[in-house]
Amino acid sequence: MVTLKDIAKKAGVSMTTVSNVINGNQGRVSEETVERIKTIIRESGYVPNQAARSLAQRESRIIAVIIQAVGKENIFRNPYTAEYVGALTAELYQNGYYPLIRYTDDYRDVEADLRGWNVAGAIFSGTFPRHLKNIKSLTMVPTVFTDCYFRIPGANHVGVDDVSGGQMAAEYLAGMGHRRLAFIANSIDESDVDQHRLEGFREGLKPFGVCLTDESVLPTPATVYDRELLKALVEREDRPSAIFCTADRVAAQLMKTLNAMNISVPEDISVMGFDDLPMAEITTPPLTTLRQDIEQKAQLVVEMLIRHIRNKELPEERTLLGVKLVERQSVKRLMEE
Amino acid sequence: MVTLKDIAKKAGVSMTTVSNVINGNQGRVSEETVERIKTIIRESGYVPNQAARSLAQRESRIIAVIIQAVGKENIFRNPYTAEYVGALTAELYQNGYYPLIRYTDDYRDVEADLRGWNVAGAIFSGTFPRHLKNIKSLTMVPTVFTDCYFRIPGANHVGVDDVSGGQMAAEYLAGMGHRRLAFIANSIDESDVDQHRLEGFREGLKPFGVCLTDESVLPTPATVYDRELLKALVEREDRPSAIFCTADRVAAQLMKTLNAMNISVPEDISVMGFDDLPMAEITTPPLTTLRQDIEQKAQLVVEMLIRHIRNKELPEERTLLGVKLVERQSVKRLMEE
DNA sequence: ATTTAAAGGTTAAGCGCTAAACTAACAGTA
DNA sequence: TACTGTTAGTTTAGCGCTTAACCTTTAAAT
Repeated sequence: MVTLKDIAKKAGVSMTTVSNVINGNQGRVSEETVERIKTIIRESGYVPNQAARSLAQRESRIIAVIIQAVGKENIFRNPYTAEYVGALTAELYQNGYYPLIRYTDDYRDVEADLRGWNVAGAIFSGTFPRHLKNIKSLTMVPTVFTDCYFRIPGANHVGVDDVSGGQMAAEYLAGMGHRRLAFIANSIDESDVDQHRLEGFREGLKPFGVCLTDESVLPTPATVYDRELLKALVEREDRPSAIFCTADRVAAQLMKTLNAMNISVPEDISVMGFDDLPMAEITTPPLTTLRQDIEQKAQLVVEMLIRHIRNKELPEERTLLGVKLVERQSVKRLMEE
Repeated sequence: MVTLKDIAKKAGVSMTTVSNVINGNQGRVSEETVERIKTIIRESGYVPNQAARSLAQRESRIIAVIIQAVGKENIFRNPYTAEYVGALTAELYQNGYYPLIRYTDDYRDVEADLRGWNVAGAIFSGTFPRHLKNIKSLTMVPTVFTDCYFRIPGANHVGVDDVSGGQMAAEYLAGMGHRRLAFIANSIDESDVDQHRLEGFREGLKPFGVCLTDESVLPTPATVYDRELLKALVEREDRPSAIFCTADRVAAQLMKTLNAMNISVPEDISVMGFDDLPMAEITTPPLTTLRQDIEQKAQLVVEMLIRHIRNKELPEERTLLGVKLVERQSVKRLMEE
């Protein structure tokens, strides 16, 4: 195994000089020496030892990616999480960082990981507000929270504009003539993202004089998996003509169950989703949904994080990305009555 | 930041003793001392520094998870990869290891990562045989290859029984009366998994006196995305009555495109997939497919890897897992003519 | 009474790298 | 001439942990 020491010996210089070449410390080494050392490194197949580097610098090239787990479900069975983490991974590698992917339900061991690995920074995804107190101590390194709204002093934030997303859904559905609406959340008691989407949805309905009743706001997707529960929703007196789900996955499952109950989408009931994942195109009918640009979000998150790693004095930042309506065939235009 | 030295001082013992307690070196420390030190560790919130540990041991607690990338596509947009890596991640954490998730198209920088991080082992997924020569040097640590068939001396292997999977598909479709069949691969020129599925498919058709023509074996999913190409397949003289795809994702896309062309599944054409991912349930019609147990596979892979990390002298192992037919509604029974 | 072994430690070297502090040679300048 | 600054390095002291080798004390075996 070839080390920095070996390179230094072969080049007839000190280890510091080699280190400076590797880390691109300009002005400390002559052009000529740089070239000579680089050649030797290349020819000998030298690879710096990350552990030694982390130890000496008190900071590794690792970024913790911390994902809110929900129960025992495989984290990447949620296609949004999968796609987002895939994009983050690519973005991190492109910037010379390594992702440490960590999922957690209770944030108990997360601090130990962050400290143990001397991570350079952390990205949180979808963290539930109720864990806030366990998380505060986790922001000892530059941090970007995503897909959550609570504020931690010094922590940065990237999200999508969920309020206006909800509003767009409301305006679109109401604009198509729908007046009896329902809202199915992913996990509204836990996720403040869902709460913002609902807020926007209600806001958007107001100009149309439409109010959501309490029974029309379902806090979890349990209903879409259970025919009895779903029956209760769609066979009521004031049954909804359109249902807005805060995730494509929930919308897809809803359409599946409705279909199994011989309720046609969009003929009998219209359905809208959120995210515009690839699955939205293969459902029957293709799903009308609100698109968020996951690649763009990942890029923004990584850029922001690296900026804050390089300059620890930077004031905290908050950014919301827009969403776009993608019209497919799961919403029907109602005739004026 | 509290270090092992601090703990030693507080406990009035040497660093070695604390280290022995942490690493569970039995017989070197008295029960009493163990308890005392453990208490101090707990109360002080001490977390061992992984970099220092890796450096001293010349081996980290990191396992490289190396995924075959296909073009520039987000690796986790492939739901199989997502689910598999999610399961591996969970399994690794449960065993005290950390996954380093790496995707690559050309395996160029992979060796540098393995060496740089002193990984304890590596798991490869879906590696294309043409990269074999670049990969040989990567097996300097205990390694498990998954979803590929080529042999590298000393490397372990876990996969699903693709030949019998293909055979089961053939027997099922033929048993349902289908005689004109087509096969759509994920990437048959690259993946030896696809080749085995095709081999099994052909083998399974033999007893029925059915042969696949060259035009009925499509090497990539390009056809399922392109209406013109698909038209050429399904409007031929000997057009297939059933199509077997080597991935659910391809099958789902195929059904979508057929649907858009007003060709009904399974009335006009039957479709089968492979994997049984969650998406197989939400397609219309629900997809008949071959189930592989991804959680079980991940568990087996991690167990095998850890066994080989603990005992480097172990002879190489190879295991194939079975698949199971999951009958849904995408295959129609043909009347005998 | 002497030897041996086990139990329960300690000491010290070193893993591979970085970074602060230092040095030597030289050029420009007041 | 003496001073200052720049360039291109070197020296040295760690970072936090593990591990091989060594050292006592006590108890059992001869």
